Amino acid sequence: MATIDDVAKVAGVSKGTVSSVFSKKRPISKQVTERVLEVAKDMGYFPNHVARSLAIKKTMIVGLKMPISKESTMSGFEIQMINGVIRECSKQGYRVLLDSLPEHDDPTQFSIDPIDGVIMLNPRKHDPRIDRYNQMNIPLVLIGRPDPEDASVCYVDNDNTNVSFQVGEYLLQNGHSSILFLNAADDMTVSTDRQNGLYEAITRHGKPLSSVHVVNYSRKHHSHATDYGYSALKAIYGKHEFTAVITDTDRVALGVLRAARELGIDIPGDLSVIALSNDATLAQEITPKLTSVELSAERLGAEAAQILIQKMNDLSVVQQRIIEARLVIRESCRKLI
Amino acid sequence: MATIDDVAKVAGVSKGTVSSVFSKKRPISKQVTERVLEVAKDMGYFPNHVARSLAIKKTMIVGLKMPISKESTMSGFEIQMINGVIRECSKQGYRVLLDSLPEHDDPTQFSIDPIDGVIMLNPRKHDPRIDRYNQMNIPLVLIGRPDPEDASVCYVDNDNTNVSFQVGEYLLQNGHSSILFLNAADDMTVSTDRQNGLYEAITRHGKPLSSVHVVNYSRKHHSHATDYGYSALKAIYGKHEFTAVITDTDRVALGVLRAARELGIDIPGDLSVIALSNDATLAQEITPKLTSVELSAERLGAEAAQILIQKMNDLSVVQQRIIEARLVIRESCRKLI
DNA sequence: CTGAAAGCGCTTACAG
DNA sequence: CTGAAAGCGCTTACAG
Repeated sequence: MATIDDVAKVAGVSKGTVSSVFSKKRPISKQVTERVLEVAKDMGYFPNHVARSLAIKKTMIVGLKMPISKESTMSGFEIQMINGVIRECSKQGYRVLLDSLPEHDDPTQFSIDPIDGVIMLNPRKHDPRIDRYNQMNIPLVLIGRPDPEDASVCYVDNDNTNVSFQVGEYLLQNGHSSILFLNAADDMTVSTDRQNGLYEAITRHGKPLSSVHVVNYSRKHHSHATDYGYSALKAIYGKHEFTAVITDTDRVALGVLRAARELGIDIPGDLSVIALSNDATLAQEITPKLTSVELSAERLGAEAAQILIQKMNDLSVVQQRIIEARLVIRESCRKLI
Repeated sequence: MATIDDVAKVAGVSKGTVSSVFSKKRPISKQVTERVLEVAKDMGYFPNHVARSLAIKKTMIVGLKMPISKESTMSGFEIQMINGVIRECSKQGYRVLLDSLPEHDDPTQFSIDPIDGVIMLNPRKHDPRIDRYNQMNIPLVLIGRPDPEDASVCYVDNDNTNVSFQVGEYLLQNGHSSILFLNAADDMTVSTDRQNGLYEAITRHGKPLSSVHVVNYSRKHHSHATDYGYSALKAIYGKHEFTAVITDTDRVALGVLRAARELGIDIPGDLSVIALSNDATLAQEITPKLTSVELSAERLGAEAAQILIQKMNDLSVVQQRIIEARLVIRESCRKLI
């Protein structure tokens, strides 16, 4: 590959001039510009991004720290979020680096990514990576709330407690007083939030907490989301009594529906289903159409990117945004009263 | 951020030594190693990836050139492919840079990405980017066949012609002799391949090409895949006669199913549906379960990454792999004879 | 086992 | 409007 030096030499100018032609950071006469551009084209010269990054100390790349999942593939929620991140970053001229490399303990192996900032999905409780990014002085925005709460870290999140509170309210008002909750994995802050929200709704209605039977997703026991819904319902139905099931995602609901079909359970006749989900398209295409919560995953991603880009330009920026989620009533839930 | 120089100074060694402690490329005595590591930790030093990349002329990053789609979000096929790419790259220590920046005409704006190689999804006909990467000396692997054929470019692909040939055969053997084909957009090589395959099956059975009515997806007319299936069936049903419909993807089939429900068409009683698809999970959860083609999108992605990594280590590598696809018979198709 | 120094390919004050 | 030179933070022969 031709370098800026080669071009400068052939065009008979200094490399500062070649640099300026490409960066347009200082004016270069029309003649020189044209000559340089022509030579560059002839030689197949393209500015080297890495060298440029080193010189200006910016890469124009945003890192996206994915949850560490070796086997499982991305969920619909994650995908939409990523779409949002990509869209916003592209719009502002940033590239996106997917960081899905496993965590290393060896400090020797821990090299800093070539990024100007990072968006981290689904932080865990007391996530050590938050401190590490701070220490490295890399602007960080979380998608999902930090736990414990920390007023200095940027994040966007749904109000998950409120989401499940609303769902609980809705079910209780419709006469469902025993509920199966197929929640997410228990090491995620979102799981706790949701469980609390649901409990709150139940308590308000003067029902015992035992009205809800909570199950958590486990990577060990379930190969994927749909399988989770399918095998959980099959395992539990008959053992516990419930008239409604709340699922982690629409995919889980899909599994529940299949198990119900096989068990001869009519939905929503015998059992109501609500998905804490996101994929509006899918929910609408399923029969019966799925009553579900619209989480606006794509907006979460886009707004996280927005905040991050702001913060990269002004380190003092701190923003914490709650994206509204809303319950969309469709056909998979019925009134008992 | 502390630099290698700072650490060297404080630890009282040369920066070459610090470098060696981290890269392990030459042996450093235990005492020195420990001292350097301790100082580094105290100072919060992490090797700068960009500077390192410039020095060794490698970034350990693989670029993933996405199709240029401003509005639409990634399809299930793309997502699985990306999953495959990420998985394989992670395994081999590579990061993945999503390149979804719009193409620029301005040569001045065209900077080379900080990548060691690139995987490009869905090349278009006579795709100019192929030459450009060659010119830049960046190893390239396509997912999808180059058109025109070029023995020097690496790619992985399904045998799309054969896939639709098989689907055509299957339908014809089951007595379907008029078919609606909701194909992909017409500027993609895959569309042409599929159409040819289907035509071949029809010709072999001595039927006229008019037995199949081909529609192409259009970004203008359809907001997304499901909508495409939905509105296409609604628009065409009754105007043309057909007993079976082949859809581009499972999402399109979902739209067809919804339209059918609204039109009072029983599937597969009145109309058979086959999806040229990928998402096995989804296909199995839909009622009726979808007869579909398993394209192994994830494998496509993983093998593309594998080939690319080989090629990055040995530029002379040229591989063209066809990933087998197979028709999975489920419930959405019936025999007419 | 360790150090001094050149080099990777850019950018950017500084000077004219 | 343009050039010369230092600097970005690493790696790597070369020498000892």
